[in-house]
Amino acid sequence: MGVVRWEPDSRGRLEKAAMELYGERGFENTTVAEIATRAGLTERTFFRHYTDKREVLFWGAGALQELLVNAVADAPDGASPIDAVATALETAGAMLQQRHEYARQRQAVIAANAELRERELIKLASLAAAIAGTLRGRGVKEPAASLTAEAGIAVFKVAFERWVNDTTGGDLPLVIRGSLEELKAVTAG
Amino acid sequence: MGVVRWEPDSRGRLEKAAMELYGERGFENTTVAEIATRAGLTERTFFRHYTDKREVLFWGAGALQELLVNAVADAPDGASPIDAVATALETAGAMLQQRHEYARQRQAVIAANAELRERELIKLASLAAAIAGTLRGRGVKEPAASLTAEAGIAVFKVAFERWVNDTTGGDLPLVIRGSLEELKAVTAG
DNA sequence: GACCTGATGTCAGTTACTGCCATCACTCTA
DNA sequence: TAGAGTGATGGCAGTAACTGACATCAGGTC
Repeated sequence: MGVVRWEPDSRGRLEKAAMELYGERGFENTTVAEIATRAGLTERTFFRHYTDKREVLFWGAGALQELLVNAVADAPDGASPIDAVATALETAGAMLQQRHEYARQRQAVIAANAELRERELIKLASLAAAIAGTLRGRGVKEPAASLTAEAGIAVFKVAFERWVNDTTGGDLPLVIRGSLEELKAVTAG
Repeated sequence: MGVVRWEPDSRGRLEKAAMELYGERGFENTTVAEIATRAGLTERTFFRHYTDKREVLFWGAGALQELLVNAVADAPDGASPIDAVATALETAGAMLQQRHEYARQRQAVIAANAELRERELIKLASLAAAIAGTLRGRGVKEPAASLTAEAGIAVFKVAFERWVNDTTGGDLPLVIRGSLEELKAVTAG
């Protein structure tokens, strides 16, 4: 028969259903069973695709991390660590730039729930650790590598928050660059 | 009768029991019922004192936050934001300094479990938000306030991690000051 | 055509967490 | 001094997140 056994892209359907339900009635008032049903699947299958109820919103984090790490690794040899990181962040920013509305909705869902914020923070910490590792691979010593990475993530956090709440959808790489300059000004004591 | 109805300090007993069990067999392999039993209480009572299984390790965070906020608020008018934060962090560091061994054990438990690391990160984020708010109260504008606070927390994270894994128990305020200097060097592009 | 594989379903079980009601030493008040 | 709170606890039932074990079955392989 031409009838396929399963609809394709279970992961994507689960993610879409989760975003909708979290947005409509909030993370806490949504059960995994409801998400699975809306996606035409069962609860058990949800947990085969995502390790937990939160992870469904963070599938893209891996790709972002890879992008960032590669961008840092590919920075010219002469670049200072902070500039290597800043340029990488701007590259990632350009990526997110293209889906402002989606980013906005997603961030609203995350901001509304402490558990989701926790998950976001550990993803950012993982990003920082990966960047620090890449910097060490470029010969940067500790604690400079970790501090540069953490500073970069701090800049990104502040810039992203400003950008995502800006309805005019300003230029994210520009906001990132501006935040870095501000950090430099603020630490130049 | 002189016999008291309940032993005093349920909270402290629960915290002690939790630290022991998390340390012995890990966070995941410990049930709340076991913690409560070791403390001579019931599971239900555990959840009256702590909102969840993780929070039992983070009771002190509130006091630390208050200490930091007050220290920032009390900084002399002339102090630059970054110096106000740095001095506050050193004060907090002096506090932790006194319980190096406890801090070490606690950090080992937290580092061994992702859920506990998440909780730690959100406590640090809350710290950063509180510091940023205090800086704004001192007239610092955004995004300088948030960036200064985030940079301060980054410095603290890196310094604390170095100090806590240093068996010689070096001077934490000194490590903090050194990390800040390193951050300044690294951002001075 | 028998066999394997991979994505799914079914089901039972554990455990974190919550709401509701009961208990009872101690305290306050009429 | 009796009786009415109060506050910390226990008991118990219920929800929902997550896990392990086993079954199913379309499609590809040899």
